[in-house]
Amino acid sequence: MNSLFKALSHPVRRRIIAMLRKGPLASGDIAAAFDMSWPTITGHLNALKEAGLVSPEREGQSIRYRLEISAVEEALAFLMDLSGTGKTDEEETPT
Amino acid sequence: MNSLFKALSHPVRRRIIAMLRKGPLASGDIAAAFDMSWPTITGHLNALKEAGLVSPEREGQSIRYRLEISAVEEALAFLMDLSGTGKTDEEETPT
DNA sequence: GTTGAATTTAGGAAAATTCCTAATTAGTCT
DNA sequence: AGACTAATTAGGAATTTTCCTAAATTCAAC
Repeated sequence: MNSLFKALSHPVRRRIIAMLRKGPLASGDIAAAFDMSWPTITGHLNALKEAGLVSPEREGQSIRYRLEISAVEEALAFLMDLSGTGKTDEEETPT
Repeated sequence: MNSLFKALSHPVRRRIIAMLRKGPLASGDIAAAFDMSWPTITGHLNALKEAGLVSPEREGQSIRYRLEISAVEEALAFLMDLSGTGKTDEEETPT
């Protein structure tokens, strides 16, 4: 859970996640979208993988990364608990 | 938005936020709940304030910090957009 | 098996974060 | 005003993060 929010704390990693909404992308395609070296992007992908936010799978000779919605939902659950949006047991006191 | 997720990335800061769910607390009371120096906690509170997650207000001779739900909801909105929970325009293609 | 393309690992420099102690400020209360 | 309390700022050491270049790995395809 710590690695999850840590992963979400970097703008490049959030942007990578946003890119993957539409479907899996190859490591190289992701790297090409940034003004950084490919190894740097690999590092970010590793952080995302460690957090459970993405998972790699081979596609031909490239490796595609897929967004793992369940991890996003885990973060969502934490925040909903904080905001009351997910209700813990409050709000059902009549008057 | 960057400072928001950055603020959420530290376990102590998330725990502070969780403490504030029930209502505002004095800086000193928050500090007392941790095994760290008070100045360190002040630093974390500053990070949270910078992110808009908390706001200070004077109460007698102490200063109470209040959780700002709207900032939590901002993070929530970002994640919902990622997960589809908040839907962008998808899911309305019949069959 | 060798070649070649895609990707990751290694090693290390620069910058940012975290946390401490000591000193200071801000405000309350007599 | 003066003393006392609550909280913050300053300054700095240890650790972690970020990002680079160069080298190694992994497969697919011939």
